[in-house]
Amino acid sequence: MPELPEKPSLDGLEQKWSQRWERDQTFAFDRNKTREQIFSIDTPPPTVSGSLHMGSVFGYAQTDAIARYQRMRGMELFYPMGWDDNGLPTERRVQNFYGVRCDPSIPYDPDAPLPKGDGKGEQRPISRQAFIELCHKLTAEDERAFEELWRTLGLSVDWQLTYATIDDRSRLVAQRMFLRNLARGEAYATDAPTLWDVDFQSAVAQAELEDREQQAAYHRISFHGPNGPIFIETTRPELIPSCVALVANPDDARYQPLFGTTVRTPLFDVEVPVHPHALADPEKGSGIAMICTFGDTTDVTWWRELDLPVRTVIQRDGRFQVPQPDWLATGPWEELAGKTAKQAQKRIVELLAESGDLHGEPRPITHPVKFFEKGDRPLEIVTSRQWYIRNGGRDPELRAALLERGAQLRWHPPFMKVRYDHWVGGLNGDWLISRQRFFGVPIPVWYRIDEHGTVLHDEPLVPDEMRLPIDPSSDTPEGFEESQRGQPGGFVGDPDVMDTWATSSLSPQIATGWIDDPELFDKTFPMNLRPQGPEIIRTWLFSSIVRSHFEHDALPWSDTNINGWVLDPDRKKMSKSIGNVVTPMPLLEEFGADGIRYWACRGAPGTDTAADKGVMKVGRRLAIKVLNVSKFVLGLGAEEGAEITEPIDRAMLVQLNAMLGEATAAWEDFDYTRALDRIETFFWRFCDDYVELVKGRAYGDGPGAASAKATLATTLSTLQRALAPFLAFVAEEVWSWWQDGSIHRASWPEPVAIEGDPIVFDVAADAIAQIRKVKTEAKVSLRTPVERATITDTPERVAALRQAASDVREAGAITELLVDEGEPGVDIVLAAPVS
RNA sequence: GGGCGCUUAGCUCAGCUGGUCAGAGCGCCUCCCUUACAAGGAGGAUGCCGGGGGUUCGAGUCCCUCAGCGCCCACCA
Repeated sequence: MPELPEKPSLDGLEQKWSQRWERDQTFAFDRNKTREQIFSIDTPPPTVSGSLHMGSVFGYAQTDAIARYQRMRGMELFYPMGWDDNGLPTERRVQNFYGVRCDPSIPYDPDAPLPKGDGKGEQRPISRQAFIELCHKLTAEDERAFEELWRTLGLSVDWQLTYATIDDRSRLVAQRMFLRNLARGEAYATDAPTLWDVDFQSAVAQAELEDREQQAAYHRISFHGPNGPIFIETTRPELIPSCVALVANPDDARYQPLFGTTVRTPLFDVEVPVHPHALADPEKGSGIAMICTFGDTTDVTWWRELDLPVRTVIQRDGRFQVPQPDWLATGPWEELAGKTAKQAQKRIVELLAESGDLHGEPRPITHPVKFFEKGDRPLEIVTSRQWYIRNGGRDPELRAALLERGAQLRWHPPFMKVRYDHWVGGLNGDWLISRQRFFGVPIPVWYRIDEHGTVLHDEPLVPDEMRLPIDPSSDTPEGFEESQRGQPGGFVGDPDVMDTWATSSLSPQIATGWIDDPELFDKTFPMNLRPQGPEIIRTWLFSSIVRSHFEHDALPWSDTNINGWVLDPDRKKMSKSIGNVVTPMPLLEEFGADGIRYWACRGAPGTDTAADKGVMKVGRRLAIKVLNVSKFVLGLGAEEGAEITEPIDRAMLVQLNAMLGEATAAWEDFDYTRALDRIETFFWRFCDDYVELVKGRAYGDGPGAASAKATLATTLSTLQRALAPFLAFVAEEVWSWWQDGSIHRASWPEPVAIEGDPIVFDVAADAIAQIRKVKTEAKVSLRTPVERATITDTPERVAALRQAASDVREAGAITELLVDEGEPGVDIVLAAPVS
């Protein structure tokens, strides 16, 4: 007889078992297993910037359920955890947390005291090195807090297998892969107009853009043609100094006479040509537009295709340059110099009104404007030298190959693939990976400086692969001395870092030891599963496929599971700005990890799910029921081994087999939601009906007792294991009462070898339900004896019920049970109430 | 402007290939201290399955269309 607790409880199970799992290394990866035995998961490295929210908990709990199922069905799990501590979110958090900002011109002083963490007031400038040290310090603290939360939630990752996207291995992999891409021509640098955030002062990539609806106004402005004014409508009159041409549709009869002629800009009187171009929309504004360098991405297209000059006036800080541009011989430049775009617009509109070139009142509109997704001001476009990786945006063959990769991937749910197809199909340029920031993986190249002091960007100096990772701002290229840095005839390091996606797109290679552990890599790559959120299909998922396609000519994983969005209880999207974000820790404390895991696993892949406490409560109750029924069944002396003789016991096991078949099939399709539904429903039927029906027989020492005990034991064992991927803690607890070893290393239940008529259980359950109903309606205790119960039903059901008559009689406290064929019905005569 | 998803009892959701598919849980109402569980248990009420058209002998289930919500995308004149 196993030792059972007097009063089982969920309290403390998280701590108890997470410590035990750590002590026993229950989830340690065994690298001696063969490739076929290993299931590898490309865990999303959460952004280490602040706190985890319910959306993270949601996705990670689902993945963990999948991991635990795979482990039980015999797979060895390669289940690492990464931290994405690289990049802008960390920089921003450090700035706010410590009240500092990075100023690379300040020399590093290793003895300088660390700033206090109040983050109030003016941001104090510190050196780049000191800034990076603070990034490491802060992320280390966050990572500890994150790990604590994940352990409480019960993620069965192998905590030996952690990585961070800024650590040595990640930098090594990112730089090595970059150099491979460079050598094969997949990475290149070029001077080009680039979307630019004036606050962060960094280029941003297409994948980091978002459109925001903004208030603006059409200003009707006259250009001066030889035969009178030409009216254009623009939302950005301040860019008139940048105007390089006008453009109209080639079919637009109104403007055809102007093509090939020139007009003069208002205020500055600069001569600009008028060109036809198909992209000009006759319906928009006045049908003729000014091309500026650069007001928007259409300007870039026109500029490139019409071969126009560059006349930039907005600097990288978003302000108009101070020196008067040489193409502006006349005009009120001093009125605009040094102003922000917004200030300049205000002034130039006044000037246009004074000169008579503004016609009518500005007409307010709202229109979409491109922003950096983490930025606060509209993006400008500046020309700068940047690094790119080819992604099919400018190459139809590569694009087709990457679309084919997407088709090879198994998507859960399948409809998410459409997002990938649309994104890849709609790319309009290569992937910009360089960032003018500090806390990231440096671009690992240098440039020669010729004897005149000119930097030779076209011939980057690359390090030997064996030297990686390097930092070109402190490491020296082969054949040079550090003293030659920045000198004529010397060298200079590339100042940029890679975008964080350029590193995290390599999470499969980082996690599996692509460079430093080839044996592990062979066994774990390509990986089995990439779980992630839908919003980063265009970034993380796509860029991972790009990198793997180039280097390995393969997908990085066979399957991807895209989780849904977590909505607040009112079905609104949770967001920090609305202030309706629910934090996980209080909920974990209120409902237990199993309650939260249950809630998460009720959310189907790709389906938005409300953070509903009601569902978490149901999960908690389920966990409590597992405790109680396990205690009771084991207390009855449940024991496997005896022959299953009773028809109702056989019926129970036949139904158990059927449920198990459905649940297992669902699991094999990553459909954890359906698996949970089937298992949970069956579990309650087992508790409410089967246990009630047979407990009397099991208590006794009659001939059927052993059969009941064996059936109870088999079913309990099966259900405990079937629930273990979801209710990881309580399943482990009840398993420990009567079994050796962790339930999470036990085998996924197999169907029992048994035959029988499943109806026997159904009719018996129906019969006691009827009897319970009569008693409840008579408002008497369920213990009230039944003097006589007459049950009539179809011949088939009557025959089945007769096989379970003794259990029904005992469970219903029935003195005389009559079963006959006839119209389905019951007639119950209750015993006189005991007064 | 385009795409994808969702819309089923007050709430959260199942309903997979059209024919016991009108369901579950929560909440609500009634009852029961039954020696596994009162942080229980038993029973009950509740829905023109978003609107409108089709297809079919038959439609939450397929087609068209409209509406609302969410997400993703879109060249900002």
